[in-house]
Amino acid sequence: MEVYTIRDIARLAGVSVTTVSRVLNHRPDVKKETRARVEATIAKYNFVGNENARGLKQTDNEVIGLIIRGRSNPFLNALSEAILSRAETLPANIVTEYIDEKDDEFKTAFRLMQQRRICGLIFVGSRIDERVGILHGSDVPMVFTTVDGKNAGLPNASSVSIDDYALGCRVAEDLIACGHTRIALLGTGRLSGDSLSNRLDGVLETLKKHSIVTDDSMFRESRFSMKDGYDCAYSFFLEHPDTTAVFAMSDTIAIGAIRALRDLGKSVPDDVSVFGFDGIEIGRYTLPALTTVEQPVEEIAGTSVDLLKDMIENGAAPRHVRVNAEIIHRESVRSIL
Amino acid sequence: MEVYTIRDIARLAGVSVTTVSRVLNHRPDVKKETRARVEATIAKYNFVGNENARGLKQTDNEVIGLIIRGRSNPFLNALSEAILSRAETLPANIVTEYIDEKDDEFKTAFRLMQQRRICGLIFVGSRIDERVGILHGSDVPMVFTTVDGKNAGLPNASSVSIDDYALGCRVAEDLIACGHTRIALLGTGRLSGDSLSNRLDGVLETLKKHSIVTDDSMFRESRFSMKDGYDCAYSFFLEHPDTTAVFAMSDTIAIGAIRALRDLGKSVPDDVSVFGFDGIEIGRYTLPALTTVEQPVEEIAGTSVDLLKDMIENGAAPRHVRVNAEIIHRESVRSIL
DNA sequence: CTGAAAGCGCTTACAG
DNA sequence: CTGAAAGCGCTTACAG
Repeated sequence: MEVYTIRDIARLAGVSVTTVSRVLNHRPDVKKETRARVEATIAKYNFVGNENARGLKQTDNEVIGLIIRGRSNPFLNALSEAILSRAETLPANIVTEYIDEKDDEFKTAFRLMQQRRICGLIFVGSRIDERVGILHGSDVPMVFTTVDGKNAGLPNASSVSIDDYALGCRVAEDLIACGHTRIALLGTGRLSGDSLSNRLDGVLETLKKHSIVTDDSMFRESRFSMKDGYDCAYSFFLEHPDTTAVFAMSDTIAIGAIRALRDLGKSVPDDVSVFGFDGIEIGRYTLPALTTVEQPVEEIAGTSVDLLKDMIENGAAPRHVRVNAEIIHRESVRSIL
Repeated sequence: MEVYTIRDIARLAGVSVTTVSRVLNHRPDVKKETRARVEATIAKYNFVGNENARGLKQTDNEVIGLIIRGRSNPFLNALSEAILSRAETLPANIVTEYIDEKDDEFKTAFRLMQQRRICGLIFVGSRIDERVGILHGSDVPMVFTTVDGKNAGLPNASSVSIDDYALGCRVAEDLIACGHTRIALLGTGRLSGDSLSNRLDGVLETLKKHSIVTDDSMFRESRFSMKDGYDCAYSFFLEHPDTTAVFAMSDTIAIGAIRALRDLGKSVPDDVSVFGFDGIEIGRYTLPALTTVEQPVEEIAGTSVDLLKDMIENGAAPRHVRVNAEIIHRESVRSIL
């Protein structure tokens, strides 16, 4: 398979390399007939420009980095997919970096900025903490999804997120309204002041407000996976068999927990209610279907891409956008009143 | 944030650009002290080479393309993840292209070959058919995963796959041994002679061998998603309520089907048995847990990477490797004898 | 063991 | 509307 260069095309079309480049980049200043001839040649030889050479050009490089932390997380997968699909309208190329939950997304961002001349960056599954320091001094526009980047200290970072604290409150209100007072908390969020800990704080403070004391023993640190949800729920219910509800900080944890309960001879929701979070697709199909908080994936994706586009193309100031999430009542939570 | 070039580093370390390049590429011919000095400078300024410039170099370019067709497919996601993780040992960079199930992976491959100078290619979720023609004449080593590439007509393509036909037979034997004779077939595979149609053929011919007539009405074309599995199963059971078993050609279809059956007032496996395929993680956690064919994801990934590496580095001839898959008996299938 | 120079395939002022 | 030339940041013969 012959790989043609712009020079080949120029020769074959009987024009200069400059002219081919102009056609390739849809510049207006090419005579109609010339353009047609060049386009025909490009089509004939299936010519596709070398991106490496293109990326080496002086000025603006139209590559956007998408860094996804948490490979096998269905929620982040769905979000990434939506972002990718929204980003198709952009003139830029997207470079996707999938990294493990234990990897440092900011180091990856740093590397990406140097490796390719990136004009924008989107983070999926990032947790903002002191590690972000490595990006100080960068002027590449970026947007954080599902976390509030207001306090990241990055003057060129936007963010799109739900109000995790408020949603945490609403979940707790819901569970309390159903008569639950012994509620297990499965997830993570004890540490920093990010969206995950806000989510947990919302739950915790609401319980407190209703005089439901929840000590540390009701919280189990769980990674956001089915396996961890299973393990945590299993060991938790061995110790606290009289618990009537679980707040799983992700749907994956919820799915693992439901299976663990079944293996312990308990039925959901008859014996125990399980409240999920995120609203991943599978939650509609499981038995029982998941009661959960549905993050507006399409809206987060669309807003993120728009924000980034606006920053890149118009030099817009970063913004921190809040979007609405809905509680979806399905089958995994019931009232015990 | 300053972005340094190799020239900056050369100047700062008091050596030539050539020497920095040598250090960067771990060439042996650099004096120990010089190397140390250059390395220190690189570390000090967090220098990372520009990949675009690197990719533009004359000879071998160490970039491998990974083309994944079928974005939200959990099985392909797991496989891709495993490949990515195995590929970390390689000196090459990986460029991942996620494309939709309706997109043409071979056009993507073609573009990738031109865009970046790729030295190898791995396909995930590809179906080999006449579209592969666009790659004729390419001499880039490639490997197909989960499909048998023997008949692709590509002299530089390896493949790693299970014996779909044999597994299809075993699934059918299993179902028949459980007393099922009215078996719905949900999936795809009527057309070409690829792994999916082999899978279906295995089932079909085994049924025939046992004198179980299965006409077209028992087959429903379903995309490999929970939603399609749901819709197909729902409409199917409305028409054929006396069916006692389903062979879902993927676990996602199985999960959708189980939910559809529930919504029709049928229980799995009490009323209907559902046999899945692929062995995705969630199948362990669903209620009922999925009886399925488990594809050896790690082995497929490892073998694929090894094969590609061997072709790239040693010019090894392509091979078509068959790996073993296991039937996992869990809860979704029961004997009705 | 080290460096000067050519060149990878593009884009972009600059000149016409 | 078109083209010749410089240059992006690397690597790689080549020379020493």
